[in-house]
Amino acid sequence: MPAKKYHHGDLKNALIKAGVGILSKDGVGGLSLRKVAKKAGVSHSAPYAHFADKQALIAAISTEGFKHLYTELDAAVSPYSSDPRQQLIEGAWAYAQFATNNTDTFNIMFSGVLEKEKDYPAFVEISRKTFERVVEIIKACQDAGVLRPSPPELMAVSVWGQVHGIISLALEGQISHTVLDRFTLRDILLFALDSNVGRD
Amino acid sequence: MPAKKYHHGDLKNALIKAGVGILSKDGVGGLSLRKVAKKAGVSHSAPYAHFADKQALIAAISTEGFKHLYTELDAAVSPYSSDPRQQLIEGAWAYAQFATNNTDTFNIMFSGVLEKEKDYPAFVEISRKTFERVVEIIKACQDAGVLRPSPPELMAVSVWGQVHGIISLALEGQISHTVLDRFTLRDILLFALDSNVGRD
DNA sequence: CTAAAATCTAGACAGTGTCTAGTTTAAAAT
DNA sequence: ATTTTAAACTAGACACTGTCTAGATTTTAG
Repeated sequence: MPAKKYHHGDLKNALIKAGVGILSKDGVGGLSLRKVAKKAGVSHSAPYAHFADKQALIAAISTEGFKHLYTELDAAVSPYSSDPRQQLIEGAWAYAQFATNNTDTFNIMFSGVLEKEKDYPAFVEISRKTFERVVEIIKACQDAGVLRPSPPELMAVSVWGQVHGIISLALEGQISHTVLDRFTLRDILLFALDSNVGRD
Repeated sequence: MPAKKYHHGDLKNALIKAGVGILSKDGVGGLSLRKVAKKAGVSHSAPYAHFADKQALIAAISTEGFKHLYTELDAAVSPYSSDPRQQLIEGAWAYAQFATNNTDTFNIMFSGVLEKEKDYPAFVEISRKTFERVVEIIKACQDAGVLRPSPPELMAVSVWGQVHGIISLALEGQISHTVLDRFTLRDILLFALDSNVGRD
């Protein structure tokens, strides 16, 4: 058992970790700097040595969330390097899984909670990188004739937007029961992707 | 100039209106019951005569937002009753316009700020009605052969999800500059809808 | 006209983000 | 090795928040 030291040693990461914990327990509205500090075992003003303000901590949590998302997305897609259509499907499904397993992190990443994303270079970088990974998948699909020719970034926004939108609506409880009673979220995503992929 | 009366007369609506004002000035994070009360010219605890808590006011604002959205959507679509494809396009565009002109209201409606939507029947009702309006458009498109045959509600979720997702990502600043430099939001939406509508 | 209900005010409480001043420790400079 | 400096942390304060209570005022019902 390590005796309590005045200096934590790795408080910054501990705060991010504590933040994720509070977030998934109490939701976005229940996330407070003071709770995070308490959970990390430091005084209520200690976080200010590592984060300029609450937004900065939120940015760090969001950045971590994006890294997590990127990892899961990449892991889901990589096994199908010879089957672009399956990459699309499994990528979308990984996205959905991440969102449903980390609802509040997903919310913090995409729901306007972080107010000035541009101010946080690490956040910008990982979200750029994630988008580029999507573009790669799209390009592979286009090369294989699975998606129609077009500027790949444009197609990426179109397809990503669709997947993102459907999942967001699902999390928000906005998908009608007349649909949810008959189709799973995976069914819905497959149907949606088919619209882009073309009819068989 | 009407002398100040002890009873406001229509405080409930005044609070909702004040709330919308604060929301569009200070954003979701800047919305507080006390500010709203002050703006409406009543004491800080007066709102509790009309709303159980802050969430209830947020629900009312969201409900008002949905009514607004429904009106704009319907108005944009109605003129094209003989051209389902145009209904789709103008409906999507009206949705985009609403979102960009009322960013924070849109956020409150769709970004998990309202935590228990189910508890607010008026909110559930207007969002159901809005979805049904979308389904109508989809049906018209399917009858005209503009959209492929399928359960219309499923197609509605797919198309609505796409439009909603693209707009959400745009508001969130998540659409890459490599895309935004070359395409307007309308271009992107048209491209996305084309994926569903079929190729010409 | 009176009783009850609805509407509003004022005060209090715990919790919040953030600031300042000071304390402890680690790192750097001599 | 010792001193200086900077980093990490604590404690206290402030204004602001949501919400509760008790009481005042006005409207509505019986």
